[in-house]
Formats: sequence, C-alpha cells, structure tokens
Amino acid sequence: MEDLPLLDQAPRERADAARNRALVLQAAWRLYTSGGVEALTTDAVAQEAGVGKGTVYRRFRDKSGLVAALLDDKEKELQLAMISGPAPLGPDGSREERRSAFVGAYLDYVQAHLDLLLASETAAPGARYRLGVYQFWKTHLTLLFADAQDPEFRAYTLLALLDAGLISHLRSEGWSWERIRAGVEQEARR
Amino acid sequence: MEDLPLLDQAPRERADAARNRALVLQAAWRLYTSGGVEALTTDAVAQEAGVGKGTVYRRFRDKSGLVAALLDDKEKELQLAMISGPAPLGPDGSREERRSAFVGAYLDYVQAHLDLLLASETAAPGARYRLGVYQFWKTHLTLLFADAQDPEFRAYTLLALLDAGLISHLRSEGWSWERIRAGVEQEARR
DNA sequence: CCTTCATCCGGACTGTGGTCCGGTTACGTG
DNA sequence: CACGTAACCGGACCACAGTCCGGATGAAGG
Repeated sequence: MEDLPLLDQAPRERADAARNRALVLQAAWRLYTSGGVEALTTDAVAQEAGVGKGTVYRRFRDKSGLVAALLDDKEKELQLAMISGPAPLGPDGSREERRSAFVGAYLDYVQAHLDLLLASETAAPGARYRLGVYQFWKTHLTLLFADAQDPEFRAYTLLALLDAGLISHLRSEGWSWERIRAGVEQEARR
Repeated sequence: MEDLPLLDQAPRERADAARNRALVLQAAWRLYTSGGVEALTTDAVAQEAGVGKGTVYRRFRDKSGLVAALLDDKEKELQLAMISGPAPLGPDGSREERRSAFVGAYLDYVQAHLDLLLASETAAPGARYRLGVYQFWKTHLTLLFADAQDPEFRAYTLLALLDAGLISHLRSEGWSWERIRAGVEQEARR
C-alpha cells in the first residue's frame, strides 16, 4: 500500500526513452532554427536525432504532438502567468481585464510562433483541439466569462478568433497586427 | 477587334476536358455515397473515373478543390437565396434577420455535409479561406454588419464560428446542434 | 481532308506522414 | 546476480497527396 500510484501522468519513462525524447526535441529545434519549418519532416528529425522514425512517433504521438512539445515551454509560461502571475493577467485583475490581457499575450505568442502553429495543423486537421492546452484555455476563459449568457460558448468564440489559420489568413489579406489585436480585444471586453 | 476576349473566366474547356471533369465528379460522388469520405482518395477517384491521376489534378487544383466542386450546387443554392431569395434570408429582410437566417441556413449546410467539409481541410490546411465562396460570404456578411464598429471583423468572427473543424469539435464534446445554433445565432444578432 | 499547335492525358515518380514487427534492452523480483 | 518480461528500438513498409513529361488529341484554318 505504500507505493500507491501517485496520480502522475504516465508510469514514468524508461531511462533510454527519456534520453531519446530529449534527443528528438533538440534535433527538431536545431532543424527548425536552421532551416525553418520546411526542414521539420519526421524523417529528417529522426535522422538528425540519430534514432529511428518509430521512436519519434512513440515519444510524440504525431507531428503536431512534436511541434506542440517544441512550443510547450512558452505556453507553460503563459499558463503560469495566468494562474498565479501579477495583474492584469493574473488572478488579481478583473475578469474583463484578464480576458483582454490574455488575448493580448496570446496574440504575442501566435505572432512569435505562427509558422510552428500552422505546421502543427498541416498533418492532423483539428490538432489544435486535441492539445491539452486548448482545454486549459477554454476552461479558464469560461470562468472569465462567468457574467455572460453562455460563458463556454464565449470562450470558444474567443479561441476561434485566435486560431492560427484564421490569423494567418487575415495577415495575408493585409491586416496589421494592430487591427487584429483591436478586434480580438474588443471581443474579449464585451 | 471583333473577338475581344469577353471577361469570361477561362478560355473554355476542350470537349475531352469537360467530359473528364464530369466523369471525375460522378466517380467521386459515387465513391462518396458508397464508401463515405474514406473512399475519396485521389487514386481511387481517378481509377473509378477511368482517367489518370494527372487529369484529376488538372481539372481540380487539389483535393479540396475537388470536394468543393462536389459541394458546389448546394452552396450555389444558398448564395442565390441570399442574393435574390425571399426574406428573411433575401434582401428584403432586416440586416439582423438576414444575419440570423444566414447562420441558420449555413449551419444546416454544415450539418448535412460535415464530413465532406472536414475532408476538404485534411489535405491543404486553410483550404477554406482559399475557396471563392468564402470571399462571397465574407463580403455579404460585412455588408450585413454595416451598423457595427468593425463590420469586416464581425464577419470574420461569424465565419470563424461556422468553421467545420470547430463545430466538429463541439459535437464531439457532446454539444447538441441546438446549443451550437443558439450560440451562433446570438452572435449573429448582436 | 490535311496540317499545325496548343492543350490535354496518363501513369510512373517523389516526398511525407504514419504503422508494424522482429530483435533488443532496461527494470523489478527472487 | 541471474532471470523473465514488459517496454522500447529501428527502419522497412504502406497510403496518400501532388508533380512531371513524353505522347496523344482536339480545334481552327487552308
């Protein structure tokens, strides 16, 4: 009874598995920084990491999983700021302020990593929704919309506006980041 | 000077080209109705149509183009109703009524063809935005939001909520069509 | 009917995401 | 430390989207 499985996620990775995960992530990052998103093919990543392709797919369920892992750190940062950071993003701000601060920060995030975000969708359509972090944002936004009529729907609306595919399209239509930002923030403040 | 090129779209299709286009569309529809969206691979379509794969790609730029062509009739119907049909969808209704009627009708359309709409995204991400019809909806919705602060952004917001990927996700989360409809219609009425 | 030429056709080919399975290795147990 | 087993590894393999080009064919004019 002493070794009750703590509710950790996985039963823990074997040493070689963890090592390979790190190798793959490093290799992927190396390829990305040197050759852009184009260079991020699963074959190339596996070869650069010095492992077989199967290993890549066992550590990261698919390509969007790999890309998500690459983005994980930045995303974690933002999550932390929202859970326990200072106002206006953190829990001390008003709901409206926090919603507005969130979309602002998230747009920064999208702006900085648009190509990777798009890449994560190329393989599996709807990959975005399967990401754990999507659930997190939805839940928190729902709480921040507690005043509204259908808080959950409002949360989805905001997230739909932050979709990388949509934003990329707006950009290609000549929209400035400022204009996008203004539109989304207004939607957040309602 | 007598044969000025009328501003028709294409210089007209050769007879064999037109025939092949029809063959491919019929074959695709046959495969779809008998085997669902899974059966709609370009190889299978080409074989069923009795033409080469290159022909499929010359008539329809890519897979999403082919799927779009399959959906074209229904979409045309809806466009027509919006341009010249009776109220509430047609030009006689109020803006608010027309927006609401549009999202209602469009949701019917999505509901009826969700699998095909999703399929059109599997190949090319962001295919939706490249479809000519997307421009059409955006333009019309922009007009119908003329009262709002940033009509074009409001149009994009509504279209983002009608995205097949999002709706499919909501459905998989257990949302009823009624609930989705209510949310989108409220957004349309604002 | 014949010639010319732009257009079109077919199917082999490539690149990429994802799966599979025989052999190997790390870890818990006696 | 030896052993049994579950997890892991690698790379051959598959499916599918999309490209390419030599050869065929339709359209227009003589």
